[in-house]
Parts: sequence; structure tokens; C-alpha cells
Amino acid sequence: MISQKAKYALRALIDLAEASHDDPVQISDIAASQDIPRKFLEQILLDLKHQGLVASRRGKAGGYILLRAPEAITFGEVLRIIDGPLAPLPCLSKTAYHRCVDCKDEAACQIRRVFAGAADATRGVLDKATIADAMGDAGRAGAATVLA
Amino acid sequence: MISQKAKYALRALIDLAEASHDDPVQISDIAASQDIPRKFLEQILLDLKHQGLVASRRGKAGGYILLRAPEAITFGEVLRIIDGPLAPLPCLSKTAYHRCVDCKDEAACQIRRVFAGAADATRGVLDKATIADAMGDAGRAGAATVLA
DNA sequence: AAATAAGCCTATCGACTTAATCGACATTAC
DNA sequence: GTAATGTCGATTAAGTCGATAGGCTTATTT
Repeated sequence: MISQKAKYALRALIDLAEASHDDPVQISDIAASQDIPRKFLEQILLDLKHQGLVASRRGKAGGYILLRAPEAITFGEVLRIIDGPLAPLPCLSKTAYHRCVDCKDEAACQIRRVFAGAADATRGVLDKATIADAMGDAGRAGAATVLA
Repeated sequence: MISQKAKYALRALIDLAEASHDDPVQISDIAASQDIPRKFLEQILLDLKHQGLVASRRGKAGGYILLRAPEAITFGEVLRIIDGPLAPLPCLSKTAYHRCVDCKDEAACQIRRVFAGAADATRGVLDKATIADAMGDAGRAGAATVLA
């Protein structure tokens, strides 16, 4: 299960992607239209800013804009920022590898071999699906970036 | 990330599968050979028993046995018992569906469409991989039950 | 320059979950 | 009947999750 925070982050990014690119969108507007607690969204957008996905302007008429094309932001990237590694085991993460605390011999780990397949499958989907895929009206083909 | 408890459960089942099927294996033996806290393993095996994966005998010379062939116990089933639904969103679970709390229109949910692909991919792997796939020595072909 | 409107940032909260432990009880073998 | 074993509920300490609070900084407006 992905966290509520990750859902909020994705929805906020989709919201930003769908907004006119001319001027920044305010936190409160996103919060209102996506029904996200204002202060919580503040933290989320700050995270996304620190990771280079969005930029902000302060002061009156400030707000947020997307820093990249919606096609260039994947679900996988957002989930890693908010929820941490996608991998089912720490020793299978490409982006945040570390040994399982109780692991004696990684190469011989019986569980690891199976989960490696699961990790690849998940990454295959989430690192290909983008904010752009989630935009627009329901019926759109291409939305389901299936497994090839 | 799967829980420590789920890792223990899988390792315990593999241990049981690799033991001689003649007489029951004691909790303490599994705990020792797999390096799992004894009392914690007790709870885990009880869960697995309640779900019909293993059977137990009490009293002296008691212990646990597998109730099914290792080929007939999937990783997915074990994970669902210990960690709950595999699906990334509650509204995508086949075994424990329920609406997201804040969901207005499920069919139109932009996020859901993408995660549906991820859920299928994960299930595709974990509902095919079995305890038998994880048994035996490292090099074994077939261990990687890849995506087809 | 003061007032106001926005984002920035850190701390804190209560509820829940996780990993683990404890202790009393029930059952079986010998 | 005693020792060995599984059963089961309660408890704990630490961590996470979702959310809120409040002061700070920056920019605009008047």
C-alpha cells in the first residue's frame, strides 16, 4: 500500500501539470481542488521542490510550477521521494541498496531470488508511467502503460 | 518493503518444506536454524496454521508440518496472510477490496489507472512463485519465475 | 515603510503499527 | 504425574503516519 502522502503528491503534480503553465499555482488552490489538508500539502510540495520536481515563488501571487514536462516525471520517482524505495527488500533497491540486517549470504538468499522478479515487475510499470499518463480524461488510450 | 514478519514466515515455510516430511519440526528448531526469535515465530506459525498452511501437534515430540506441497503455496498467499493485501491501493485489491476513504469517483481516478498496472505486475510474479521455487540450492533454474 | 500575502521550516501530536517478550494455560509422550 | 511442547492473550518500546501549529522569510501592494 502506498501512503496517503504519496497519493497527495501525485495528485498535486497532476494538478500542476493540468494548470496553465503561465503563472504559479498556490498551495491553497491545489489543496482546495484536490481536497488535501493545506499544511500537509505544504510539506509535500517542499519535498518535491528539494528534489527538483517543482519550483516555487514566494510572496504575494506566489505558488508552485512544474519544473519538468509531465512526460518526464515518473510515478516511480515520486514514490521514491515520498515513500522511499520501491523494492520489497532493502537488498533489492537500485536507488537505496542496503543489506538486510539479518542476512548472512545474499547470493544464497532464497527469498531474495523470488522478490527480485517482483521488484523488476514493479519497476517496469512505475518507472515508465508518468504524470502525463495520468492526465486528461478517463477514456484516454495509452493511460494504461501495461507491461509490454 | 515487506515486513520482517513476512520474511520470517517465508523462511519458516521453506524450512518446513526442506525438512523430512515424516515427523513434525519443533518451533525451537526452526527458530534456531533460521535465526528467528522463538516467541515471535510462535505467533507467525499460529497465523499460518489458522489459515490452513501448516498443521501442528502438541505435547512432547510435537511440532509443525506443511499441509500442502511446496509447489502449492505461493509467496502471494503468505504475504497476504502476514502483511495484508498486495495491492498498492485498497481499491485495487482483489482479496480485500475497499474504497479509498477520500475517493469521489473510482472510475475516473487518475492514480488508480496507473497503479492497476503495477498491481497486476506484482501479482503476476508473487502469485506464481511458490515455496518450491525458493527451495534447494542457489543455482537452480526455474527459481526466477519471471514475468512470461 | 508598513501592511499583507504568500511560501519555508521545525516541532509536536495522537493514533496506529511493528517486532518482540512474558506468563499462564492446554495437551501429549513417557 | 512430570516434562516437553504448542496455544493464546496481554504488554511493551520504538517507530511511522497523517496531520496540525506557529514562527520565519520573502515579495508585493499601498
